[in-house]
Amino acid sequence: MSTPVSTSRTKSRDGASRVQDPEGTKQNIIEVAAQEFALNGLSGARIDEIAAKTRSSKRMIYYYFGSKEGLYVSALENAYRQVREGEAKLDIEGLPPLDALKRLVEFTFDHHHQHEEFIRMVMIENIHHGEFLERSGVIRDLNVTAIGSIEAIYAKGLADGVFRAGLDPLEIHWQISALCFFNVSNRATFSKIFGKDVGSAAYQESLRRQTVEMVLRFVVKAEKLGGV
Amino acid sequence: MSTPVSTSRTKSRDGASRVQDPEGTKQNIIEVAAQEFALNGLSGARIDEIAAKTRSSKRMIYYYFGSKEGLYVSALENAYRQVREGEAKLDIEGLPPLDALKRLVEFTFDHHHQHEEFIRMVMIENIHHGEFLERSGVIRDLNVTAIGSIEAIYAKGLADGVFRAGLDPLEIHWQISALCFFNVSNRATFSKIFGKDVGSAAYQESLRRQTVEMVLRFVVKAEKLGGV
DNA sequence: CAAAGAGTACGAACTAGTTAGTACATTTGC
DNA sequence: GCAAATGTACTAACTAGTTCGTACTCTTTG
Repeated sequence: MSTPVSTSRTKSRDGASRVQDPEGTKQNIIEVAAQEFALNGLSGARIDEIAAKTRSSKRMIYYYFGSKEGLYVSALENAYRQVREGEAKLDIEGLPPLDALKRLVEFTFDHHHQHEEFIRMVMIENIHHGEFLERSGVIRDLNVTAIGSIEAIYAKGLADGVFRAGLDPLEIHWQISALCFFNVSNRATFSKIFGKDVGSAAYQESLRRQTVEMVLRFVVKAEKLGGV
Repeated sequence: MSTPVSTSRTKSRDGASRVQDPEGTKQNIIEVAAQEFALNGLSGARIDEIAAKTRSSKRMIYYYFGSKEGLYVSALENAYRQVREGEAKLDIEGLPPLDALKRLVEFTFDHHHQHEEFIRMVMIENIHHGEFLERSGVIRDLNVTAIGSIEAIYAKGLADGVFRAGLDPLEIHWQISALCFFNVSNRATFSKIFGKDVGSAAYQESLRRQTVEMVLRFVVKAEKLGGV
């Protein structure tokens, strides 16, 4: 805002210095847009406001994204892509199922906690009944990955005899998501209604532990629940 | 919508017919506003649209509520009041703690399910970081009631030796809320990402059962978990 | 190898339509 | 008669989207 980039000179792949930088401009716009949409919603965000916070201009937003909704969809896709890339970092290969599940829940809890902007985008998208997610196309990529690790863990846990039978991996995923998502999405009203800062480090620590425990107690056979 | 009230003639308490009906007008405006805000958000809702769907006019909205935000706060308060009144119908006095908890979870699940408009209002309020809830005042009334029944149930369950010790009633409430709230709030994106209608009667039935089971398994001592 | 041409990237100012809020006059019920 | 309730018509500000013109980069051609 107060740092006028004297020239938007950047290095392209071949090393030639250039003033024009399409990819950089696009990315910059998307990042600013994501922030604004996450903060104010689709109708609440202002194109002029987004443009002002950009290194670029309103003209460029329409040049690259066509419309406000087009920009919103791009920002949404970008948010999902980022989060999915983050999820890929979770490494639970080779862990025994009980530990793997524990790590998965902890990871999801932390991951959601760290990506509030993404959570808010999903909230907003749900307010819009998911219509932009639907018309986007990135969704196709997401469904396989997200549910994959739980399916693997659950199958292994069943085979090892530590998990109880008859559960649906998708429902387990649903439960984990619910607990971790709500923790970020409803923090404001929850804190205000109960007059307690649910977002404080101490309370988050406690909620994290309880969340892990709740999932494990649900999935793991009672007699196998040792030092959880 | 297709039933045009020929005259806005309503009966007041004393039975006299009158054209003017301040309370009725106010309530009618609030109900329409709640619908519109829940559907489109604070910035997405249009005062002219709300006015058009009312039996009254835009003039009256400003006459009674002062501003768009004033109307929003009133609609929000009304939503909370309604839901709280609904919650009062839950009767678990005298039930053994395990059954009481089960009923409480089932009730919360169903209640959230049936009040999508309220859920959406809370989502929107969270997008706004709960600032309107804060500046409202109705909150004070809510905190005591909402957490009260869980506290009572948990204390009784502890005394009876069926619940495990060391849990925080507020956290139990948080978990139940998370599971029941998410079920309504994130149905759109969840369904679209996994290509499955999570809102279908069959799936809801299953989720309801799993939710109850999850909470009970978390709270109840392992050896007391008989035919849950 | 320089000049012309073509397509992409970008900026400033403008426009048409929308939207929250208001001024003023009028009706209604006591 | 009088205060509360209500209808009509307006406005000032905002906002998504556009127009027109320019600069930069790469390619083609003589």
